Amino acid sequence: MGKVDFSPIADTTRRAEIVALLRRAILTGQLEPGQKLNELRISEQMRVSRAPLREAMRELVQEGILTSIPYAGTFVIEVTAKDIDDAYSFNKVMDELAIERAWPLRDQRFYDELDRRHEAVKLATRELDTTRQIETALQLHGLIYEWADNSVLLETWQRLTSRLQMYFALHQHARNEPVPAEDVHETYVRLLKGKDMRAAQRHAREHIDLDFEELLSYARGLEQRPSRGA
Amino acid sequence: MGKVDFSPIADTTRRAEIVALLRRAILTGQLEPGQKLNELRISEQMRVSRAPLREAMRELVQEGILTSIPYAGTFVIEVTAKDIDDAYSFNKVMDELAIERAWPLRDQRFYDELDRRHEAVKLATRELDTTRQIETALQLHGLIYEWADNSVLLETWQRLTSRLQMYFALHQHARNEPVPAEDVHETYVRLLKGKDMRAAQRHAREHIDLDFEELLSYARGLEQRPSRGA
DNA sequence: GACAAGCAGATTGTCGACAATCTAACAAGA
DNA sequence: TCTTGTTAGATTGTCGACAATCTGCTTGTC
Repeated sequence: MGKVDFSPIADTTRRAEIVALLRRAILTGQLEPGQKLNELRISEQMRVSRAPLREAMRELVQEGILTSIPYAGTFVIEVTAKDIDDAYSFNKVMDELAIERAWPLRDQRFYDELDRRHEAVKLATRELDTTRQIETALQLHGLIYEWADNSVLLETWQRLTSRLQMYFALHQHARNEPVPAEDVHETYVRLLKGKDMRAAQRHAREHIDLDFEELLSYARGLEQRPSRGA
Repeated sequence: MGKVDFSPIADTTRRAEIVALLRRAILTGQLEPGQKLNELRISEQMRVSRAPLREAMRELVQEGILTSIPYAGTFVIEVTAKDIDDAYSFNKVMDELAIERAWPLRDQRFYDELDRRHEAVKLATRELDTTRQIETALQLHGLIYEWADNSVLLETWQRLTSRLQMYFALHQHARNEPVPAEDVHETYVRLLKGKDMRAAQRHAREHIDLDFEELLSYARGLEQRPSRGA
């Protein structure tokens, strides 16, 4: 028999597709923080009944990017400076852990995948596709979590990723200028291939801090302004 | 005007109550790992239509204690030794982080709350209410997370708690013997009130390891046996 | 007896309609 | 003018029925 390993076939429920659509809309900033999601309107736009839409919304509420108030509505989460601070502060510690766990498990497949994802970021950067750039950068970053061989750690990272992506998208959207062309991940990738684990951890921490300061100042600005309604 | 601060009134949707009911059933082991949840049967038992039940199930799927396969059904998650290992290994690192963050924020209210929750555990222990004992012990443990002033850290803990509670319940259910009468949390509470942070962290780590070994051996046993169907 | 096709029953996914609740505007009274 | 009661409209929550899919059994063929 052939040694083909088939990937699982796609979810064929409307619910799953709705989740993907909504998540994308939120993470790319098409749906703004605080905005209310009108069930009837969205279900009509998607040509879907409210049942699967509502189920999809429940999932995203649990995922942490929507929030629901009974009989009032479901809203995109607000973003405060403290939320961003909390997420990044937490992320830094998780990163150290992930690097520590993944470190002894690095192999050729790891290095190959590292390069592959690095290339994906560079491609998105060249094409000036900011959304894709954020997405690929997070995927590059997530490799250490996938390699750390801890399901809970990985799951926690994936949850956090949603919000990080949203924060970055907001940021990009706000400053609205072309993305830095230079390759900021060069050092990160090189250190992950090297022999000094502490150095890799240190860089991950400092590298994150870099973008972080910019994001924070943006978020602080946000808090002055009133939130947008429906 | 009076200075009463009213707490938010309870969720009055069926969905919220169903979530609570199902979660309780799972975390106490009434619903066993791998077991299928028949929507029609459950909705009839609860005198509720399938719509809110299904929405509740989506929430619990995202919470990580149910798993769903399209057109096949929704099941209580299986518990493997690695799952437990991952959860505890992750929990240990999180504990150190939480203690570190909460440490400088300890105040009288913290100590009072610590005592209050400690008392709750002791009460449940005296009354031989194993379910409540697990619940209160986790709440005692969770105080450092609530005090760490990081929303992401707290949220991650709360998610993890569900599964920890499930693991413990399974364990208790399996060995089926009266709970240890002595107070295993005495030292933990004392150290959290003291001045040596490192000692508190060390104890948290070692204390967890204690129960952990027992749980693991139980989980390894589970894996031999076939999973129960519906 | 082994195997594939097809059928029946059960279960999940989706739909459209109704009930419960909220919001905002307006009117009435102190 | 401020507060309170009322009402209409819109929106969310829930329901019962139908469609799509899966599973296991039966049947027929070799």
